[in-house]
Amino acid sequence: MQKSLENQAVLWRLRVAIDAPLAVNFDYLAPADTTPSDVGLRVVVPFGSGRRVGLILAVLPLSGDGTAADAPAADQLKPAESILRDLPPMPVDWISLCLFAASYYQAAPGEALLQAIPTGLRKPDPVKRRALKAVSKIEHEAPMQPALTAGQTAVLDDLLPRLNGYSANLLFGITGSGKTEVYLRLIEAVLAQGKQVLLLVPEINLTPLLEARVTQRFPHVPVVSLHSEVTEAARARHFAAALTGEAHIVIGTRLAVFTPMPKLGLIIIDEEHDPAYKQLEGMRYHARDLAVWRAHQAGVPVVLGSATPSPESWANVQSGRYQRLDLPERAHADAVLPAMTLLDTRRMTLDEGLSAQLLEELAQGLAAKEQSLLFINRRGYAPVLTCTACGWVSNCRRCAAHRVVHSLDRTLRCHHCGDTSPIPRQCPDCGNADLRPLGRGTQRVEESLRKHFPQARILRVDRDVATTRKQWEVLEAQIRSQDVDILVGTQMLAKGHDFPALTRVCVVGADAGLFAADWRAPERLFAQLMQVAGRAGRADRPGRVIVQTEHPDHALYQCLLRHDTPAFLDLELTARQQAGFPPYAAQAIVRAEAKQIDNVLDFLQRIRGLVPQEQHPEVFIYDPVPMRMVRLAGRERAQLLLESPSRIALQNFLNQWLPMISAGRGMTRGHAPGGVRWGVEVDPLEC
DNA sequence: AGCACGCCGACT
DNA sequence: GTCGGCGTGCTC
Repeated sequence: MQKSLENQAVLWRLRVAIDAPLAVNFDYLAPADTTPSDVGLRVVVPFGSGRRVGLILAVLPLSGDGTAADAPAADQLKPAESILRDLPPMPVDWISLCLFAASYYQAAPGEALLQAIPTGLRKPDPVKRRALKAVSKIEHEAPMQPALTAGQTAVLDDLLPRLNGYSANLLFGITGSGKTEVYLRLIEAVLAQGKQVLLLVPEINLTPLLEARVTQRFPHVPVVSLHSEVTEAARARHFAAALTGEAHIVIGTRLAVFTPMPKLGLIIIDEEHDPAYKQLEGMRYHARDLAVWRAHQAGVPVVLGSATPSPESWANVQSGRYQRLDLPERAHADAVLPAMTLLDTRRMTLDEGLSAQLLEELAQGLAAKEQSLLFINRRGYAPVLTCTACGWVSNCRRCAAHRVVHSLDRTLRCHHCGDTSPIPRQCPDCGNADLRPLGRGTQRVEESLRKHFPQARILRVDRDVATTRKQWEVLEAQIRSQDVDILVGTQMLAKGHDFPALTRVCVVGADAGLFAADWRAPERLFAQLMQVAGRAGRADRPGRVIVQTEHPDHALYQCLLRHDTPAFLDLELTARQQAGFPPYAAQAIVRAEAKQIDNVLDFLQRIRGLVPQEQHPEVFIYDPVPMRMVRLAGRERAQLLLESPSRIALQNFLNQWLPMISAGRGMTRGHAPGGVRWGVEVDPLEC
């Protein structure tokens, strides 16, 4: 064949990363049009029985010197099919970011590189690709810039002169202190330099507010968004626009930290403490941590904004790695902090979990025609159904959890695996008809409030009534138009927008977060309470926050009373230091599951002994233990926790140990005898 | 991860 | 007699 004779002009081999959990890259004969500057381009290659899109990591001489000893000989290589030239190559710093993520989080290089590329750009035969441009621009006049507060001015005076180099900055400002305005001024300055801005947000579906403010402020600037609600096709277009430099602002959730941006000038991470920045599937990365690494590598500033910073970031301020910038006052001069009250319920008789004082508070709100919010972070009617005669409880068949009573459709539902069935008329074990719901969730509180305040307009907001963004927008409009007197809701309401008429926030059931098995529960509770408290009171009307508790002396509540976030964070860090928890130790965790817990524990015990303890004195491996929720969706789970005072020592150990567990195979995930599936997570948020 | 090959159970 | 279970091994 004439064609293949021509192709013998190939001079190069392509080293290609493939989207598979394999530690190695694959070499191919380069097509005739290959040049050494094709590194970073996508390439269609034959792989196994099929075809894949891979990424060119290196263009090497076909045989000889530069090639690693274990690389296949030239005559063993298959020819690559074609190099895709519809986009510019991925920048080298983008490749470094992905490879760093892969090595740090113990994933395969190909896995990290290709998960960062939208699936639309990973198909060997693209469905007729529309011109990869078209960044939507809404042309309107830029609004007047609001005057800056003294605090905002001070922060900007500090930051603006430092835009041309790396610095990590924790922007610590209470709700309503005007962090967004600071972001906007920084963005403006970076855009003026002709550079791109990456703005990360935790979950865009409930916080489109920030995106709206950015597009409004910069009506003539191409802005692009990247998150799960953006369609596949649009995601590919937006990604391409960032890569070509056409998009000047990229707004996105955690996955957007991997957006290629050749002219990156600034990274902003809003609500940096939010656990949504942690990816929990595939490569389990933390977008905030990667963003800081990326900023460092790119030599640009990173701004981490929060009213309740993560203890990790707080520790980085204390060690001098991050610079702390405070926004101390509320942006509206007349707005005051809400008055916090703790309601000690130890000596009180409660009606459906609600104290008389709390009901009185809601009655006052009604009388004043102001909105109130009752916050209870538990959905459903009651967390469990029990039999009064024999002690039967509504356990899930597939999980180590109770099934929750839902009153609307009269079902028992497992919140972990989704298993649902009608509420039984009588006890499945003894036939007794007296079944009793224990505890309470939003539905039960809503029901009891309707009894107490039959004339009030009560609206419940939780994931059961606001499943989609559309549904939420309808509810939100209802709240804002003041068609609602009392809101009952979960943390869903804590985020969201401003509700101007809302003056009272009542919290019930918060104590559960104080003594939870998860030692990060208190910090999440504190952030949640601060956030929900921030909903109360606006410009002219002062807010009131009432927290029902049986532990009014608890340090967390005492800090909350004083709006003293720094004190709370200092306490948390002291406790962590004493316990030897992160960030004063590095952790990794191996989780495994199978049908039988014994197989899982055996597997973990075996891999634990793979390297004798005396060979890794700096890394301590705990005993394998069943997970807190042993059974999930019919599979039994256990875990192995690894801890080290040194992050490097832990990394070195993992690099030696993981390949031993299953040589040559996938690193992050694997299979073992007995139907065991396992995976590693570095810097776990739950353990 | 896919996917192929490969050797042991209950069904048309 | 076959469809199919998932164990093991490979992908330049």
